[in-house]
Amino acid sequence: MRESQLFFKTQKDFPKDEVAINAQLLLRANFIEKLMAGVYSYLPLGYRVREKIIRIIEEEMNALGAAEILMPALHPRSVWDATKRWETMGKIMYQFKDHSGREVGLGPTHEEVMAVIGKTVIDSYADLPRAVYQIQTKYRDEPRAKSGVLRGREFTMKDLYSFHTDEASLAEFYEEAKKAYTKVFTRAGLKAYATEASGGDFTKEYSHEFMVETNAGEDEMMLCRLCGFAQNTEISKLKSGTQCPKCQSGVLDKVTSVEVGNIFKLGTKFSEPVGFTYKNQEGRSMPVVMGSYGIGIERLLGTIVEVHHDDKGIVWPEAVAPFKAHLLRIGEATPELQRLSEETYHALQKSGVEVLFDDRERASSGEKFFDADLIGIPWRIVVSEKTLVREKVELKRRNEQEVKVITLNACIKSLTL
RNA sequence: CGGGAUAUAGUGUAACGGUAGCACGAGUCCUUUGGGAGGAUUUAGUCUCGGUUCAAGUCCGAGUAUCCCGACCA
Repeated sequence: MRESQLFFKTQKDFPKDEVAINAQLLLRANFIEKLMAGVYSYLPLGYRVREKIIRIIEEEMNALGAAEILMPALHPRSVWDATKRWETMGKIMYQFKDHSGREVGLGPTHEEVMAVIGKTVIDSYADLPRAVYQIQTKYRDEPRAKSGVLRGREFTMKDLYSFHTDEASLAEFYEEAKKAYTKVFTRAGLKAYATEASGGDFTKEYSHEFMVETNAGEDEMMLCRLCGFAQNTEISKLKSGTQCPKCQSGVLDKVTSVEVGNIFKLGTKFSEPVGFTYKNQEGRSMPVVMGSYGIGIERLLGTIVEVHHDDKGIVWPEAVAPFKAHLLRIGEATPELQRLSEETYHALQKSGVEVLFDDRERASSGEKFFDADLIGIPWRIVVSEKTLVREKVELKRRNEQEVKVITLNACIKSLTL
């Protein structure tokens, strides 16, 4: 991709109002654009990161045996009346009437719709267990959108639902889902702790929140730095003291964190009210036992920025970076330098390296370096008069100081290892 | 939804109640080209409504928006 043709523009100044680092950096580097509080557009760079995250999630969900579907964002009131949540979710749900007076709402979550769909697919114990997920836009009339992209009014959620004959089957899947979640976050460059939490609205049983330690967070968890055991602060209050209940030798520290995902055992809470049942082997109708598992895509993206940045800009983990390499043509674009930069660009592309080529004629070298640091692509390749005379290129990692002057072939080799 | 703060050009900032200025950006021309280049020139602004006043960006009231702290969520 040529930077001269990409639809974005970095900003020299920090946005005045924003305090959250993810908002400052993502807005300044123009990954995103704010339309209103908690509602953002994703420009090419942000879009690419978002897509990378989604691909990782899809891979791990598919590996779990879940199939991807897509449910609507617009729901009729009737679906929500079955569980009485039209009323109880009223505060946070965008609800309105269409032109013919029908009451409709934008989905803040999809348990009800899911159960309705489930009814058409699942009839018998032979149809179970099953798992489906979607990556879809949620709408929540948050009383307070905040922290940039961390809490939005419109955001994308991966929501996975599992269906079982009994609690044992659910528990088994739940553990697999927990592992898959850990994989997702690890691949996205985050250390997420599966903390025990109360089930909240959904279930009396415990649930797990996936917490990432960062000051930008709005949650707290109790963390043992020795063994990595983590616990929700509420649960921690009820149970143990400050000693780690797992390794017995560590101490639980209270740390600020962001909840990037959570998993719930729903049981029959949503299946019973809508009559979502299956026939067991004796031919009796039984409510389907459900689990639900969520990840906030943009929150995850924002959290990555909160964790991976320095004073110059973002430092993307390679797996979610908008591009793998950032090629900068530095100095006057003489025919010779043009030749070397184009050659480098094409060679990288041919080798399958995702590369952003800063071929801008009018940007100064300083501007290109600053932008490259701000955008945070993992590998920086520089071609200039200096490298031209030796027929080489410079290779530098965003998170390291060392600059290597090497041949184009050697450069490609280190990028395609 | 309670509490606090802020609102001036695309962005960031000035202006005693009395001529809305500066920097960046953007446009044109020239010179530049290894860490946000220099000169010339052009461009664009007081959140909305009401009030006080000879006069309001500035004072008062209401509204709206944004950010922050709480309560709630991925």
